[in-house]
Amino acid sequence: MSEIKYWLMKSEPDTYPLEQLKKEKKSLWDGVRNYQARNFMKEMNVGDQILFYHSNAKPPGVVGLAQVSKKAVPDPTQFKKNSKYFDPKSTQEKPRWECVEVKYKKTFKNMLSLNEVKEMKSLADMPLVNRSRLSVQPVSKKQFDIIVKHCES
DNA sequence: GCCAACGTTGGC
DNA sequence: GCCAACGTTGGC
Repeated sequence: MSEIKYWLMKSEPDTYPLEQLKKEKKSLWDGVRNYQARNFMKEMNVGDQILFYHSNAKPPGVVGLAQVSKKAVPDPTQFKKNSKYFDPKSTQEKPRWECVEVKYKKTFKNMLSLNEVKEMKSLADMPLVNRSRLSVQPVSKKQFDIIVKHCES
């Protein structure tokens, strides 16, 4: 099988905070409507590690860990007419959007704010810093380890 | 709430 | 295939 990969996924605390994933244990990561983000989710395998990031928060930053619990499946919200994620151009035969299921792992003792990420040279080339609008992005093992170490010590 | 950056849509 | 118009993201 393939190696474990590392990712960062964003969520707004007003919409879906980490605490809610903790309560629900698992959740479909639905509602992503960006092709690049979708393509990354299609690359994910069960067991891949996820940095959970709170965007539009005060302050924004990495707050915890999740992990992929199911490979990508068609996002059910794209077919629901009354959903804000409904996509009229998507069909059951040819769904446009997919999403993975993620499982709660932990909430960090110390979050790592975006400010701190920007200050750390070793994290300077993260998409988070220079591709700020990408909501699902790959993270190198090195970066992942640096962040986890910072947040747990 | 503002606005810069960026992605998508649709007319041509 | 270009590009203007428009919509969204997300930091501040």
